Amino acid sequence: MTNLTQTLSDQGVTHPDVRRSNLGLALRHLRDHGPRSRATLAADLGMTRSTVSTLVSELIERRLLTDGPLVQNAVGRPSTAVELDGRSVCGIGAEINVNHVSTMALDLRGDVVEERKLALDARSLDAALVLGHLADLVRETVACLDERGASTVGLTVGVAGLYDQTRDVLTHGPNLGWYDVPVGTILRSDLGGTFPVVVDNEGNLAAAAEVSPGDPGRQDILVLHGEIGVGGGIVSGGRLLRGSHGYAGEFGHMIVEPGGRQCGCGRQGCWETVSGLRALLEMAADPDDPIRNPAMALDDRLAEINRRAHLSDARTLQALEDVGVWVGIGAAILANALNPAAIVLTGYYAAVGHHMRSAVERELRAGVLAPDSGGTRVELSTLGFSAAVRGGATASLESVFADPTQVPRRAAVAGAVV
Amino acid sequence: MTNLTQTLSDQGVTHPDVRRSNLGLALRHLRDHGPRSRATLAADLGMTRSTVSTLVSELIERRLLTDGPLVQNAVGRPSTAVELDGRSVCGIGAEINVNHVSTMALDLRGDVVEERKLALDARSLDAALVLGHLADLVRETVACLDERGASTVGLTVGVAGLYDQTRDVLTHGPNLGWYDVPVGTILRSDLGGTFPVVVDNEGNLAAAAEVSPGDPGRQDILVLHGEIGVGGGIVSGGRLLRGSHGYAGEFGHMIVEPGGRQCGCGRQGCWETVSGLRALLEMAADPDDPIRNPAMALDDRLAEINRRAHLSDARTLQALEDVGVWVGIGAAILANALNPAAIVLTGYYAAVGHHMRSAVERELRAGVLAPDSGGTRVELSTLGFSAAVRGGATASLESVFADPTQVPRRAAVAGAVV
DNA sequence: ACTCTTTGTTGGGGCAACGCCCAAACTAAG
DNA sequence: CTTAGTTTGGGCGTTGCCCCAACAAAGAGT
Repeated sequence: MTNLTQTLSDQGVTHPDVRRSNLGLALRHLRDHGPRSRATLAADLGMTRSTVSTLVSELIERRLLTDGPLVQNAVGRPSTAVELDGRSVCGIGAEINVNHVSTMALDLRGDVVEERKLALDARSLDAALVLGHLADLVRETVACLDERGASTVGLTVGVAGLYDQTRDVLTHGPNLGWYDVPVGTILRSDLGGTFPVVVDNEGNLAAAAEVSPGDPGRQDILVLHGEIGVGGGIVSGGRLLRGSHGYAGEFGHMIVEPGGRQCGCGRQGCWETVSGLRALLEMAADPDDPIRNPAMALDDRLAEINRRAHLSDARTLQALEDVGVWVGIGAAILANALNPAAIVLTGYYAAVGHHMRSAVERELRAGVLAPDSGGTRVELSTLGFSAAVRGGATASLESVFADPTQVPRRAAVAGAVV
Repeated sequence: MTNLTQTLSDQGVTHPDVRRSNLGLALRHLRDHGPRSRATLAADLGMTRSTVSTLVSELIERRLLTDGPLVQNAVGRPSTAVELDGRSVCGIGAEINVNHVSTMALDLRGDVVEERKLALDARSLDAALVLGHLADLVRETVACLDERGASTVGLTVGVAGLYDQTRDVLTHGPNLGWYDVPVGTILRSDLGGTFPVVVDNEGNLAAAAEVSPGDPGRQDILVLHGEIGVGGGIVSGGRLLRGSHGYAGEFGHMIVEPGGRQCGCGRQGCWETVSGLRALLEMAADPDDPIRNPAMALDDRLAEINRRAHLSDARTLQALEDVGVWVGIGAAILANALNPAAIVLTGYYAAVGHHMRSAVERELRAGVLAPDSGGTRVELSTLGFSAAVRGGATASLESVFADPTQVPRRAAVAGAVV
């Protein structure tokens, strides 16, 4: 039996919905399992070849698929592989951080088409001005996509702070110095409403980027994102857990050491006071050490730490060990609650993770109730600091995979002249 | 647009699926919003009256609905309310605990039809024997339901321990002294396979019981279940979060006080060492106090604690305060990670919760990043210690609401003679 | 050249929702 | 008491979309 919806939507299912669902199913299957012929697609999905033929031809009309190369099998008529059309639609992700705004456009296949970044100091500028700069970047990106003949299906923006998705307002953005800013509303009015604009927490989007659709080992994961603060996201059954207001994933302010160090949030013993980048730097270097100079770029600091660790500098290794222990302690708390298949370390954790990993794994084993049978893997992200924008772009594209009919039908263009 | 499935099921949607989905939708709507006429049902679901008529008549043939009383409206023809038929199908929930096995049968409306309980000492008996006793209870319940003309649609069993749902094995049951026991397989072969048998963690089922279907304020909740150990469950978007192996919700072994008290699991500083029932009893009473005598029944101990608290006994109040503080600290950790709309206290927390609540709320406010905007309510469960069996029975019934066609069609019985 | 195998398309049939119509049942007037 | 007005619930034909069966297309092997 095919498992139909248990969503909250309390509307009846009609025939167009069946079509939508099956179009999306075929599209997602090709994304998750790669190009293949109509016949194998039909076999995979348990549908007839005729049905798949009509689905594929509709998706081609909507320019989401293209006929690929002819594949010679051992016997029988050769098959024409169908594959995702990367050139027609793109999703845009964006990020608003203390020292920059940036955008990234991904095509249907997940390949980067465009990337833009503007350095600025969000603290010294008005929120409206910063959002104006971001809107400029987005407009440039959209124009660039138009030139290539690609249409934009959506924009998803990650902000550093607590974003209330029920009210569409950034309620607390201490790093940016923004409070109660209706980011979504402002951007929508600024951009003119030609495509949907969604705003979410940065850590949540970074977590979404780590989900490999179709990989069963990546459906229940916990993403820990380390910078000065520590955040992340929870993915359960392939879906991001947002919580009732969208505030889920604020791991940095779990109190792991009652009465411990003073945190910037005003409390004591928050996890990020012992596992954030500041804790590492203070343990690893004296105050006059260049890596503690705020002027030094983040990438350079981390490269320097890796260099020292590689040279077996005792103090650096000890600092990484100590932070790793705390990361593992916090990870174990969350693993007991969530039982993820993997914990993915991103942000600065990914950069210096090779030297922290064993400590994290040790503490995780020590702190999890059933380490042998519930075994949680520790993995390092390869996405780097662009995880949030990538996750945003992926999220924008997700709506197309859920409902391909939102992309307009066009006459099949036979060899368009460029 | 109606939101169709994004489930992992990678099979195509066919017409019978549409029917299944709409039958389930109508059935759930009547469960969640109460009896109503076909016409209002059609209006609510955005379907035509004729469609709803056929859906309802099919559900009546399957004996899931019945025509209710005629309702006189202000004008026009009076409507016949349709309502859930409580007499035809029942789901059974069961529980395996240290000192008892028990069952509960619920009808479609969620009303208790049958309840059985057998006291035993699981530690001193062989697992197969205990499961045999449980199977007896289940058989008795089924026979009793048969007599009433109700059929059993499923059995869901909660066990105290880590139940690996991917392998269908209870891997760790320290309280029961059970390790690697294939509970599901044993029960299925014992019961003969006339209905599906599912096994899950006790805390997860108790959490499932707290979800009020249709209540938007109960879709993202965190359930904390206190006994000697502390467990619970996470409900996100109305669905239970199970994690990759089904081990999610083991909150009791989160380490909240590194280097703290020794726990039965071998580690130090586990949350249940400071928030479990043992911690409360040890703080509230001397070793020779009757409430610390293991022979005393749990309910009686809690009643005595409530009595003393009501008389303003200083030591009792202080103990409740201290435990409440620790419950709040742990709750805050989880609330930062999960951002639930409500935290529901069950088990012994619910019994003595009136005297702990203010401490819990205070610490929760103190430990959550944005208490004002993300406001998490603290609620006391009213289900008592039967939450797990009730949740099991509810889970068994859930399959009917998801796919009503699994219940066989019968000829419409006109006024059956009893 | 002929058969065998696999692919992709075409036409007919059936299921299920939709739209429209009508009998039924009751209220509110005249 | 009759008549108009309103709402309910079911029957009939239409439409959308998937399934089944048959068939043309395109090679590989003999």
